[in-house]
Amino acid sequence: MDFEKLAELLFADVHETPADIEKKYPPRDLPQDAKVTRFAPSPTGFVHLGGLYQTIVGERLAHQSGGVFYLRIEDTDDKREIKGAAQKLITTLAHYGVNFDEGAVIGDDGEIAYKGEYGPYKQSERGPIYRVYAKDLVRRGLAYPVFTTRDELEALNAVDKKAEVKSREWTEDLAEQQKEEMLARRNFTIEEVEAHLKNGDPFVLRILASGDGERKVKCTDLIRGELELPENDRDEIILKSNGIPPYHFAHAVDDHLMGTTHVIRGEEWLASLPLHLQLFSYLGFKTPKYMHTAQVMSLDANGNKKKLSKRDMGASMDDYTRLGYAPECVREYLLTILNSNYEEWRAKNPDLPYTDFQFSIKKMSNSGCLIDFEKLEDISKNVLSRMTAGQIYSGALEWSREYDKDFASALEKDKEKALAIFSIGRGGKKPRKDFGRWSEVRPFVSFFYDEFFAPEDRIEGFAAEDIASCLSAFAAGYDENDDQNAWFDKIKQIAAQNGFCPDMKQYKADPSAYKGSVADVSSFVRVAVTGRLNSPDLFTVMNILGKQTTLERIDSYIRSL
RNA sequence: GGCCUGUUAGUCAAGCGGCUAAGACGUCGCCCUCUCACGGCGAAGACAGGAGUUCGAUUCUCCUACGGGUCACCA
Repeated sequence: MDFEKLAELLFADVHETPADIEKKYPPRDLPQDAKVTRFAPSPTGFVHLGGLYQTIVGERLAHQSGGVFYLRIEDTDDKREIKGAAQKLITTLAHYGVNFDEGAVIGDDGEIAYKGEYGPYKQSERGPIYRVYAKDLVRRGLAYPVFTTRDELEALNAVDKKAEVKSREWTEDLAEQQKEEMLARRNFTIEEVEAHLKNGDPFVLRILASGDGERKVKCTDLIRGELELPENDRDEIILKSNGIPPYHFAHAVDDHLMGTTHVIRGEEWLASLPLHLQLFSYLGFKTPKYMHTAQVMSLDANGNKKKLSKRDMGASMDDYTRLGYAPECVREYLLTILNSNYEEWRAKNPDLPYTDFQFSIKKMSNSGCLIDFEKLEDISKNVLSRMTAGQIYSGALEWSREYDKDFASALEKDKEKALAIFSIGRGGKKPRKDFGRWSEVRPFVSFFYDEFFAPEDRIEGFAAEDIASCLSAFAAGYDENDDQNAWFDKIKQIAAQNGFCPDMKQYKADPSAYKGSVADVSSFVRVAVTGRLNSPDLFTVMNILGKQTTLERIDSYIRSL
């Protein structure tokens, strides 16, 4: 076969050579150990938790090594592209603190723009580049065309391939048949090609696999170590009939030209690693280092772990936003599952920015983990407890504007009050941890606001007249200028005067001698003022509520007895 | 089904030939305490199973079981 002629026939419009392209993409001028990583999603607008997870790895490795982290849009599947998706993706990631140095960015006009010297960063715009390399492969006898007719192509596009693959029955016969078909495809003549071309028939380009599926190639994965995978023996498609490559070929060409040093991707790609290695070898490219990350899983109906799929709760970052998780919290959680020593580091360095942590590939796990919302909640509480009242205020406000407008306007109406509320038990060595999500803020503070005040608890087990008597005495003696000790001394006095023990130790020694304790008297006041049996420090609560509201509520409670 | 890959408590996870097998979340108990939250102390709870290598296996090898992944003109 005259490959030179074949290449000319197939790619008559391509005049450049790989060498011409290489000149336009010189090696990056970076320090020795600088890593160049990328995030390369298909633009569906959907940011998956797993995507964020990988993105954090790429961002950390690049930035802590003085390298480059860029965004490449993999829009080679025209069926999947959704308008505005790239914008959504970039803003969502930025929300979590993941920012790109290069590649797709949002321009001043809100449209997608591109930054950097190694573009285009959108695969659909790289057609001419791919074709140069494709032609070269044909010329060297390493790739060949397979023609179809327009009708066949249409029929092919009409079937739901994903469903078909999923429901396929894998038998030895099938394998044999696939092999035969592959061999048959390799048999064609120049004359046939010319006829097809004349006829305007579409074709795909396939790589000529040189591997033997029975033999193994050694591969290195930075997370998984040394791997032995079967050699690639499949003539995979490297150019679809629309002239655009599927992932595999685009990956090889792009990551080579863009100087990616570390390819970070999900473990679902592990199986195609031999193909990629073969592609790099055919193309004469130096292979990047590979890191196949473990998947984040969820539990299916049978109690088995399953790759967290799109429809699962917690798969989309929108879920976390809606649920009220602050981005810092989700990121903190992800970091703890990404690097097994992160949590320990955080315990020792509660106040350092996460970027001070030395992210290590060695500390990454290679088995998939279940998303654990209880752990997330705990981490979130810790993160929020370290924030200032002002940060809590703006976080809660921002979330509420979107999901709880009434609460948002209450927060806006009296910022000082809100700050006072959020300051309770904050800032010390042992800060309160009352909420882990913005959505939990309102239930916790609602009693501070008359418009949301809805008593939840009642006092049980005490005589109404005792309660009334204690409350009346408290109301009569309440002085907003008292300090905390004076305030509590008064409660003790009231307790004593009404047959309740003012001292807890004394009370515990002989409970039957009293109607109750100072704790009970406190609870009368607490329930009257907050509508709850549990609340943060009552003294402070009253200060924030003000004398008038405090006394009104006590009065109203007495009348309801 | 072939191939790849994984398996330490309910979850995450240290461990890398010799340990009473860390730690975190969750659960339970106690303490602190005017309630709650915080904090402190403690408890229960794990090396999937079987062979082999070895003086000695959670750790190395093999087999089995069970997960997960992949086998598209999707990424």
